[in-house]
Amino acid sequence: MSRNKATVSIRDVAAAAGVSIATVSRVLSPASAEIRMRQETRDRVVRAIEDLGYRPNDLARALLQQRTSAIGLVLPDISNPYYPPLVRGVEDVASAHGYRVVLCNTDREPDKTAAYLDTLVKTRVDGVIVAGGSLADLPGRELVFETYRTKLVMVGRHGLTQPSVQVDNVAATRVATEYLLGLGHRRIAFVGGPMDSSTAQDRLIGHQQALRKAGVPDSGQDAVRVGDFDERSGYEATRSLLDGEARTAVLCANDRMALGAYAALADAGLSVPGDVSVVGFDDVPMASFVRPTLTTIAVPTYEMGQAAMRLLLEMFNGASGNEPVLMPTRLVVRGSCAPPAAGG
Amino acid sequence: MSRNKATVSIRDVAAAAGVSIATVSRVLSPASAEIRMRQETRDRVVRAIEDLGYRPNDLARALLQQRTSAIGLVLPDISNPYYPPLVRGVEDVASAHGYRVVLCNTDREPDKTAAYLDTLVKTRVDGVIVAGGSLADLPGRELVFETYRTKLVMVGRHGLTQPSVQVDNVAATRVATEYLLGLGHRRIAFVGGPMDSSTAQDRLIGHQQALRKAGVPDSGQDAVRVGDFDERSGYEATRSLLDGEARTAVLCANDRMALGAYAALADAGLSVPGDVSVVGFDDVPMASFVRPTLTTIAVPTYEMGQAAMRLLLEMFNGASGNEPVLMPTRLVVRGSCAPPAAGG
DNA sequence: TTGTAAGCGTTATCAC
DNA sequence: GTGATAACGCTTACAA
Repeated sequence: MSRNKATVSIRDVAAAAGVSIATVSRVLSPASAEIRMRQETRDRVVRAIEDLGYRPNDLARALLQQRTSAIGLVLPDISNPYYPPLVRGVEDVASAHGYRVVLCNTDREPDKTAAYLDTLVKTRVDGVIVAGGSLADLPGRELVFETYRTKLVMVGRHGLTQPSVQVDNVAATRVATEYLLGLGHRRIAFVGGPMDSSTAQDRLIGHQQALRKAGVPDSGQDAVRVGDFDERSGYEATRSLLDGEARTAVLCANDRMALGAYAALADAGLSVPGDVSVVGFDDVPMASFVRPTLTTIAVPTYEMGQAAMRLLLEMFNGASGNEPVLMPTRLVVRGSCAPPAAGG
Repeated sequence: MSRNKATVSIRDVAAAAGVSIATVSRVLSPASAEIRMRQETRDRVVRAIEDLGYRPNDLARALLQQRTSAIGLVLPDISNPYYPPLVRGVEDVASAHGYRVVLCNTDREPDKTAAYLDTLVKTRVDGVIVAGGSLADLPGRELVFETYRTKLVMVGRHGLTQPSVQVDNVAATRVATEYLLGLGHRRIAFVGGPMDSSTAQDRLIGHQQALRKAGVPDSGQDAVRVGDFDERSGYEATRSLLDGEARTAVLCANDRMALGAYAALADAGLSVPGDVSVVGFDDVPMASFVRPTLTTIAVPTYEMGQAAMRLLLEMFNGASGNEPVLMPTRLVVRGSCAPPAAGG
């Protein structure tokens, strides 16, 4: 180990092995095996590397090669149970291909979002995946991304010119609503998400389309509540619905709110699905562990994360990414729905 | 913009503003305000920066300054609901201090762990926070960390020589068990975690200490089941308990398993807390939204994340980190416990 | 007040 | 088969 230097670098290895730094670099090169060099030299170098505990500096390598093998993953809040599987999907594919992921929680705040995006381009990540978030949280970043050749993939939105991985939310709630209609429900409430979320918008649209198509009068705003995707808001939305006209079913824009609805109904002395049927959205792990088990729309979150990262990898290889990747949803029928009680 | 260069660099800005790169660097310097320079020069530079959409390359800066402002966060699996708040705690403090966090999910696999740790030192992160994980997943990394001055903080373990943030798991389950004993329970089952987890070990120890202290015969291995911290294992452990001697209460080593226990008890036609009392551990958000609400031991996960990152920051400033940070737990009494039924 | 140049730790292009 | 050396994009003495 050298005396006055902070850490051990390729120079120290070269000195220890009695070779030049170029030779050390060759041993470390990915194409190392194909490079012809004397076996004894190679051994000396390997030996020195191990003795010194040398680890090549990826910063220097990145600076030279103009690629960092890092990507940014920007999302509203990892504490929302919807995101962890998505994050795993991204990370599993990323690490399998030698990329590391920098996590950025924005809380949907424009300031935080802007700050994170700035950090990401300054650290020259090769790409960024943006999941969730409202429609307008990328204030004029396109130019900078362009300048620094930072590839961008969006997850869970649509109508954008960006490469993206999407879910057909409209079709999903249409199917769920048709299922409830098929059971005989006519007075169906909807607990939606914040209206600045395109996901929330689409889920409401699908619901309303199904009602319209079936000729069931949309009972207007009284049947719709806006939550913010967490348990508490689902609880409160459901309580407030209980004060209005009687409903025999409630369709929630995500599972967390559906679980809140469970609690509100239990507290009101109503049984699920005896008095009220409940449908969720996402199929989080808890959905199969609550009682009654929750009928819900499964979103392949993990696979979406994988798809997003794969799309990014393709773009690194020159693909345009212009073709949006569309992921399927699936109605998972469990125990929280039944035909409406007679006279309901 | 230059012709043959990939992106815009400090040189392009200097050229556009008609100054040297040193001058541009000064404008960008953190101490920029204190640096005396002609206002007109400064304006020209700022102007050029904006025109070109220039973002300084943090790789180059890091290489020179020998610090990356990045840290690694290593944990078993972000999909485990225990971790997201911890991650937020880490990230919120990190980003407030200009650090970014690289997420590493190890699944407790030694290979993945080793690979991630290697990547982290190669990218020269300033520090690493390791949460969860079994006792032996840092095979001889100390040396390399030492070599590259990578600071290390452990979360949720003890008995280590490393700087750490800890919870007194032993005391926590002792308190919980004493609570059940106080309600009159004598036949208490324990659903624990994997025995290679020190956390799981400690939680069992606290439970047994309380039983011993109260002179309640430890009913032996028949009263103890080993799960792996997820809902399914809690479900199965509880089912298997139901086949043995009757129990009036079950203490679970985390909330997810407690929720699994809820499902198993419901499926067996047993009511909570009428027939069986249940206690969890962690106080995840769902704990207050299941019915009955779950009595549990609250772990300040978010605060632990904050504390871990703060400890790391102190170590960057020269602190030894030798004093372990101990975080308090708290029994949160909700609706899942009652005195044992007469004759239970 | 501003410019020149060395150097951070690599890889890649030439020589030898 | 191996060694100099010029980049990569920046910061920071030291000169001017």
